Amino acid sequence: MPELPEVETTRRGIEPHLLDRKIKRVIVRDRRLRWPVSSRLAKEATGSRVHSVRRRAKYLLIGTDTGTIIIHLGMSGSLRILPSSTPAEKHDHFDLVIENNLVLRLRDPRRFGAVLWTGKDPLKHKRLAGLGPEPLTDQFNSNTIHKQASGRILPVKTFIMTAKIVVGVGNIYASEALFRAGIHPETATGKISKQRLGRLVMAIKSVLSQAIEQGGTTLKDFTRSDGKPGYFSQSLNVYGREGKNCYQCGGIIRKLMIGQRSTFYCPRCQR
DNA sequence: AGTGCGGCCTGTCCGC
DNA sequence: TGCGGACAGGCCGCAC
Repeated sequence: MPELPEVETTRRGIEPHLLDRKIKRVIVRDRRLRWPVSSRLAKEATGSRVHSVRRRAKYLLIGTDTGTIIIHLGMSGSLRILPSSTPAEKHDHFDLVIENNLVLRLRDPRRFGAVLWTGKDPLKHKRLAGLGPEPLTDQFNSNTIHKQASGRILPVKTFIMTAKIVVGVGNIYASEALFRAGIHPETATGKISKQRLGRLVMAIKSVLSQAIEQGGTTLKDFTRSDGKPGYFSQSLNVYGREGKNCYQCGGIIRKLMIGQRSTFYCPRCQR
């Protein structure tokens, strides 16, 4: 269940091992991911050199001379850098064998993840073309969000989890950001004042950037990590805390379902 | 167009 | 101890 901070931490972890290295071999053990792994990938990526490791939303973009490998970790995916002699285990579906006898290995038990290939501009790829702004850029701000919120009746939690509005806000950080902003998750989006939407924008930025910062502390262990970034030690204020006391007011944290997703909030701090 | 929801997938946990 | 069912959730795609 990597959210954006975990994906960014992964990007930073793998980048130094991949940059300017040649892809010696592509191993696809199971092509049955979210979408079938294209056979073109191995043909066209083998022998090419990595020139960039970028991120767009929760997609990792490994740019090479001949095209781009687009990786999504889905719910249960993780990437590790390992000695290429390391035996693959169950759920290790995909390898990029690179120079220096290293391998970038994708493990994904639930296979919600994806490995795509494109020879063109990856940002124009079908999966990426329609995405909204990155949350940590100025493109995501109270002006644009206020316009998009106008007249909308859907719960604000669903709104901020919509990729057209802003990318990278998953179920956990959606609850956390709404707590920080003091907004009840079921509030109809169009009924929230511009000022409060501005608070929400800032809350999303701060919760995500703090999580990325915390991820940095685990980064040094990346190559020998167990591949489970987890949810860093960042203290979650509401997520998973149903029935416990709110750190802010002492009230009881509640859980409800919004769009078939569990949602946690403090009824006293969030209105 | 906006909204709501089913489906994909497997490991883990719970109750019987 | 074994087993079935619920749950976790990102994101697509369908139906209204």
